[in-house]
Amino acid sequence: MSRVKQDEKEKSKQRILNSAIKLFAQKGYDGVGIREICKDANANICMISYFWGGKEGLYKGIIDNLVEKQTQIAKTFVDFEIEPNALNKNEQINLLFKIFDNMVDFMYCNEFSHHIIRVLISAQHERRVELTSPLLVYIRKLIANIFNKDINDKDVTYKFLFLIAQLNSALVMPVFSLGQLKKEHFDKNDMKTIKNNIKLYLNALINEVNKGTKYDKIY
Amino acid sequence: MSRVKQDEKEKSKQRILNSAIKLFAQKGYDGVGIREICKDANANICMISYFWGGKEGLYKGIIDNLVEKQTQIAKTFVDFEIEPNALNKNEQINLLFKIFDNMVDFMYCNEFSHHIIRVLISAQHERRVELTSPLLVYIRKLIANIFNKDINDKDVTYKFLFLIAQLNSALVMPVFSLGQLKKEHFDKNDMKTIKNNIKLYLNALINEVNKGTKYDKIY
DNA sequence: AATAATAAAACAATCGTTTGATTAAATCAA
DNA sequence: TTGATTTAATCAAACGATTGTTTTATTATT
Repeated sequence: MSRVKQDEKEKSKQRILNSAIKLFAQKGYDGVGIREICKDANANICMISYFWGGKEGLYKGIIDNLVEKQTQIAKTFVDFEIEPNALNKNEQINLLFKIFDNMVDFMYCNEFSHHIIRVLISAQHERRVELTSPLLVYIRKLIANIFNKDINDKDVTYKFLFLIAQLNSALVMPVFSLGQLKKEHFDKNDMKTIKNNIKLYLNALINEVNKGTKYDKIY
Repeated sequence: MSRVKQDEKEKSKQRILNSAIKLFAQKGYDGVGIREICKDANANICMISYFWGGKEGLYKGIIDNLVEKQTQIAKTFVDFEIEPNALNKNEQINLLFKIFDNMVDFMYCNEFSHHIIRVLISAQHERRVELTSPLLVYIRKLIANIFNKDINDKDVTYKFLFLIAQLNSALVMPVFSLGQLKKEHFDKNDMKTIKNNIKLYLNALINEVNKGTKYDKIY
């Protein structure tokens, strides 16, 4: 077991990963070459084939890693084993919002992860990977239960995507450059606003659909 | 003035445009080569340089054309010369929704325009073109007026992007392939749902912000 | 005969990948 | 502990394929 070498290997592997995440996020998969990635990471281009078997393997590795991270975080407050219909409606609604609350946090857990997520949820042409996130599946189940629909119901898809779209608006914001808007990152106050907007929309949605029925306000 | 030749030229130019719009939408700018485009259009690769001076020129031409189209449509019911503050609040709110109502329609006016718009509003790495759509600028002005903010206020940006995100959810939908969701296009009923969601959100937003003040429900 | 649209071929540059050489650390015999 | 050998990480260079663009030739209309 070589220790020093192993460490060096891990270090340069991590450097490439960081550069790749950054550049894929900025320019898209086809927009970056492995030479640019390795130059940014101060590594030799052969290392990508050496570590991941190629450019595509590197990309898949990054996505898988992000989905896995998100799933692990979600597991600290969601039990995927418990089906949503085992919870009462108020619990379902609160859990749904808690998940989105957490997703906003996750998107900004590092400088570039939200770019990758943005690509994942919005860009068809980047879908080189099959996205089977347990968390996203669970969100669909929750929505189906809250609004008394079948999980395959088109309306569930609508509501799901509308909520995802709220996240997307947060993602879009830092990269949107319409006139006055600068490409700066957000502070905690901005995240609070995003969350409030999601909460507002969810409340409006729930009140609209369950007219007459009385539920607690979420949170 | 050659007539037959001129016509042939215009025909093949249009064929390339159609193929380019379709393929750029599907695979992104860097994801398609001009050979693929021209093969799909049944044209020679040199024609792209001949017509647009190159691949980038072709792309810019497509975007400009879409923005121009959208602006023309908007002009039929928005007078860009009239500043939003010349309208009363109810008129402002109704105009804002009417614009979004119309944008939903526009996104589905042809098979692929919504892909391009999606790219425009969400993908940073596709921003090869400066997006200065008069309509988008006018929407910002309207929001600023409705919520009594300066146009440069960050909150205006938030609300603007949240509304754009509603559109984005509509764009995301056909290309989202999470399990049960098929990649089919929407019918008129789906568009109605999108519009209702936007209306719902706008109402919730306006009510939330203008608590105590009484405004007509939009539409 | 002149002109303009299209086709085929060649252009240099870049793509992702692989090869063989080099370096340095780990291992083991002495 | 020392010195030789093995092993693994990294390097520069070259691979063939593909990129967008340009050039030259051909076709058909004016």
